[in-house]
Amino acid sequence: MLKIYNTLAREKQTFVPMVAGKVSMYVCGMTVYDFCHLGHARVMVVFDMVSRWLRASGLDVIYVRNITDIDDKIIKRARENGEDISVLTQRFIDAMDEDSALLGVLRPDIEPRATEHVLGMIEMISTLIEKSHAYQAENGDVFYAVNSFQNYGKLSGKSLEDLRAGERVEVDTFKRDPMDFVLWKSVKPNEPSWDSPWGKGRPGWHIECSVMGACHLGKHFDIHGGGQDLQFPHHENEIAQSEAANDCTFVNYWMHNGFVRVDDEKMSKSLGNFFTIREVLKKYDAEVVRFFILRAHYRSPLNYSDKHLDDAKQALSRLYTALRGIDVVAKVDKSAASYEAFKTAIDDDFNTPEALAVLFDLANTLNKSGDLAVAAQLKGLANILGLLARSSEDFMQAGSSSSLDVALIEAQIFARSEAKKAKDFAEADRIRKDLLDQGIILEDNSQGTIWRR
RNA sequence: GGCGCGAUAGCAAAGCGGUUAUGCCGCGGCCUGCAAAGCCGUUUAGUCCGGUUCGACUCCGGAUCGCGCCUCCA
Repeated sequence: MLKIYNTLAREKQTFVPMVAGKVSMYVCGMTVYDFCHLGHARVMVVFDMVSRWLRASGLDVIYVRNITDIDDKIIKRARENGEDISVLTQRFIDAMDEDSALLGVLRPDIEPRATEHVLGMIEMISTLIEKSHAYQAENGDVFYAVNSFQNYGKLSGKSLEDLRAGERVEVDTFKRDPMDFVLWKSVKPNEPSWDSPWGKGRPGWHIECSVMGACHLGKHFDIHGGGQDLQFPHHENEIAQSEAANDCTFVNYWMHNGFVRVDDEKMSKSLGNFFTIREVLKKYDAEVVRFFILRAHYRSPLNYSDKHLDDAKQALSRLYTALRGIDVVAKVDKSAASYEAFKTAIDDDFNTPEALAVLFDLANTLNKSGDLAVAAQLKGLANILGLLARSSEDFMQAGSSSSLDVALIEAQIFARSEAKKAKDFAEADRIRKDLLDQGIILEDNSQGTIWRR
């Protein structure tokens, strides 16, 4: 029985899909004006894991993750680059696809782009105006009237009074209420625009997710996810728009993943303390990064540092080492105690740290017994999390293009084995030390010598 | 200022009202030409103060500290 922590209820709840056996899930994806950083990696990996587990549990999942390809920052960046907006966004969509593929993130079923749904947004805004939930202001912008929606604040736990009293709410003279947010921005010089009943312009940010969610999953669906920072105002506003326009509940379960931090501070574009995925992948294997992400519970903060990545690499190596030299096909035995433990862990609000502990127990059993069924189970369960999909040799010998050539390593190993045969252990040790200094670890076993990085 | 979250051993990170989490690191042993890997053993816990209880790291209250949201952000 899967339980999910529902932000809306502020507690873990038993997950009951609207339609038995089917799950509709929407996750807020990227605004594509730059490379993805580790915070984005976390969202992608976490919800990839969620969708994999739902599927492994026998559910029929439709997973939608949007792409925001029109927005202030995109316009600004394109202008700075002297680049066409569509060229810029496509470039970063391609980069995102590369990054996520390396991280073992499966493609969502649908990846709608905001620019493909402008008509739908115009329709929804019209409906909101008809129902007096929105109005066009004197400057031409269309705003959502926050006080027209009774439940405004139910997701984030904020009240309008508190929000208005907040020191940081900007005063916009065109708004009826300082908390009103923009649905449609009237066109400005040199900006892309679409025709609308309110003149040329472009959509505000929040409306796209309300429209794309409804278009692909229906007006009411099961799960909506995203980073914690989207809880307010983005998701709060999505609820306000959708429920006011459609007169029905928008989403049953809201999931929010925690931040990636650097030195105990949120990693973010505005703080400038972010590491891009591709930057990190120059130094660390992508699977190590995935493992690092899944090693913490998805709602907890996750501190990034080289030390933690090194630690993750060591830990993942232990699993791969257990499987070294064992040629088995991953196969999950659902009658095994390990499966029960694994399932119990993940069913408890996706407790991947505990699920990983099950894998380490299996590795220990495997090391002791060499039991092929245990090896198959280890691979099988890990595969559900998108881990241990490669051969151990692939993992352990994977290196960057700049690292030592394989042929050279093997030549050295041969030279060392000759030295060993001649009982010249000083020379053998010298070669081993020499390789170690270049990051190559040699291990002798009954079959000969194996190496890893 | 308003709202919310967290505080676990050297580091990272879970569960649990009483029984070994797990991984990395350290230490001892086995194994090895020596190592490495592995196996066995082992040292380090639960911010502080109260309360509930036969018993609390685990529940309740308070304090302290840290973090997040309230503005674009995954």
